[in-house]
Amino acid sequence: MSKAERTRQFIIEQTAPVFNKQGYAGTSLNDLTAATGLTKGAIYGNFENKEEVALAAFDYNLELVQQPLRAGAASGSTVREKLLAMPRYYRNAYPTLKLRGGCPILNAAVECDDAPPSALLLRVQDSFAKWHRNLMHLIEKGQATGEVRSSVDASHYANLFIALTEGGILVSKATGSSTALFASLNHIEHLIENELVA
Amino acid sequence: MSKAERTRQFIIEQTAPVFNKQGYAGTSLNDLTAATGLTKGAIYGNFENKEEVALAAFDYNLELVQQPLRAGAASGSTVREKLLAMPRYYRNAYPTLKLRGGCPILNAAVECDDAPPSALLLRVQDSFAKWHRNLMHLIEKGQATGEVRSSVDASHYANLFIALTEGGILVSKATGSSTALFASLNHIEHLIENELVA
DNA sequence: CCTAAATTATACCGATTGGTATAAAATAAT
DNA sequence: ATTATTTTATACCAATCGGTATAATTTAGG
Repeated sequence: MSKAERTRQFIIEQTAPVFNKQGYAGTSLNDLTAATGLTKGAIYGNFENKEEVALAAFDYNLELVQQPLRAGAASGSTVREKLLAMPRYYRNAYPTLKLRGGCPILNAAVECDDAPPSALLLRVQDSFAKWHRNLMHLIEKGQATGEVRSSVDASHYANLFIALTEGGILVSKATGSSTALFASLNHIEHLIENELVA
Repeated sequence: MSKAERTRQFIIEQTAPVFNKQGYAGTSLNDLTAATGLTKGAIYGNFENKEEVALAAFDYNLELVQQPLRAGAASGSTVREKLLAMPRYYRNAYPTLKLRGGCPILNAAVECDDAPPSALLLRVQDSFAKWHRNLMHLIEKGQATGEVRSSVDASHYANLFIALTEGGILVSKATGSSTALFASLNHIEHLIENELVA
């Protein structure tokens, strides 16, 4: 790992929470030098421009959320357990997630959903699409094994789980109370136990 | 209504959608002059600074959403009808809401929930608190009249309705498809009909 | 250790930011 | 219609924006 590669990674890790809190357009080069202790020269020696740092920071922020989510789903043996891993993760990780500025998809979505199509918007759309697909396939897998009722609309429940999670994070971040998020997570678990599993 | 009062209102109406789409910090004075066709002199003759325009624009954007919501709730005679007015409004109004940049509370919340406390954050918190209180009181009123089961947790369902609505708007705006929002709205109606009303 | 190459720091660029002082113009009361 | 007042346009300000050229420094291979 060359010096530049280490510096590049260092810049990403140090600036990622700043981008997530202040927004990608709202974070200035001064913020980047302040967060890293480096100068513009060091940053522009490792990145083409500010947008490239922003995109790398988004990818990093996203991975920080998705990696434990994947691990949680993988740890479960039944579809029920794999589904329940998601609300459980958000319940446990919320304090940490909050410190890092909240859900990176949510933040980036609001920032670029009314702007001309951008690389960031593509990442947001891709993230939502994959999240939805993963949940849907998991539910359908449960239906194939008989663990989940065949009558349920997998896509519909995937949409509900995502909206409840993001809406809960939004309200909890803004109000300063985890109550709203926990209500959503409780309801997701309720739906899994009482409407999905046979 | 003096000339200045008319100009002030004109500035608010013309800039409100711009603020809602680009963000309150992300909207420049150039954007304001472009949206109004006026000059800086006219704007600063009617507002103290950019923040005062932004706050007035937020209030305006908020009223544009809340007024038809209040009207919808008032038009219903039963609590069930009053509750159902909310998802019905969002279903009908979404195309228009989308053109104006989406939910102003959602947008403002994401912009200022990681920044130092501001007048905008106070408005966001106040908006969520009032929304939650209105829904809760409506449900409790239904319980008092026997229209809603006394066993339900009014605050819990208020949280769910808000999270589902905001989460649905977020995903639909970002993906460009109303499917996610409509799934949330359908579920809200399902909860009202099957879990709230006796 | 020495040196060539890669990396980082410094100084600067034009453009844009929010804001202001003042001049021009439009309004409104007499 | 005249005039005092209010309202709007113009020209400018310092500060900051993203970005770059180049110099200083550090890294790494021989």
